[in-house]
Amino acid sequence: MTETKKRAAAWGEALRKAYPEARCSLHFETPFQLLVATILSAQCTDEKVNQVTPALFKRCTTPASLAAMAQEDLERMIHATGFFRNKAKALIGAAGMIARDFEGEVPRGMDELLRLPGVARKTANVVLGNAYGRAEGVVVDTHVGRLARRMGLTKENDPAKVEADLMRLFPKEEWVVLAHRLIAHGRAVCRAKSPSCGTCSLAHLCPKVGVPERAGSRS
DNA sequence: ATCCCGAGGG
DNA sequence: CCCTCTGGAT
Repeated sequence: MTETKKRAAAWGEALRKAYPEARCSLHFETPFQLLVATILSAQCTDEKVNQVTPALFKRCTTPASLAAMAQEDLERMIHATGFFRNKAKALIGAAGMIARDFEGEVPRGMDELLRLPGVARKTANVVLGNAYGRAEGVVVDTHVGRLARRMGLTKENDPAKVEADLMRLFPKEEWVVLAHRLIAHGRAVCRAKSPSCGTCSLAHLCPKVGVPERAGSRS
């Protein structure tokens, strides 16, 4: 086992103890609902998403019914989540494509999911891992990327490269829960701006504790 | 690299 | 006023 892989295993174990219950915090009951909620979650808190989705899911029970909505009406319903024009257009486009090309069912594979407007690897990984239980990759959002770098598990900045490193370092069965734990830790402790390194229960593993954010990062 | 975009915190 | 929040498309 490589040195980095050993450190990854140590992080995985520590995260499991610190966040045993970590899971998806978006509210959903079907794969389609999770897809919608995940598209809405871009640059927005999951809590805010959970405030707008109940009314939306009540009005649109199928992809076809969402695709048939007037974009203006949809924009009003999701306004609070930000980026509402882009998101409304993506949702209507994705719902229409699912209705027409996939017989009304959210596709179960990465390649198909990536054809949907507003869906890239992050969103596809969320749906595959959390709705279908068939992860093809690791969810890399702003939290996962930041923590993987701080933890010394990658030096990449490109989310796709971070994902490749994490896939190499962790067994497939841990990919879904790993992302949830990193996100939980990233929100509560290892925040972007002022991480609570002083009270962090994982600090003993961390190469960045006490190291100023930018010092020596460029050579 | 830049744009889309609201809401809440410091 | 600044920044950040489970991104994606151009």
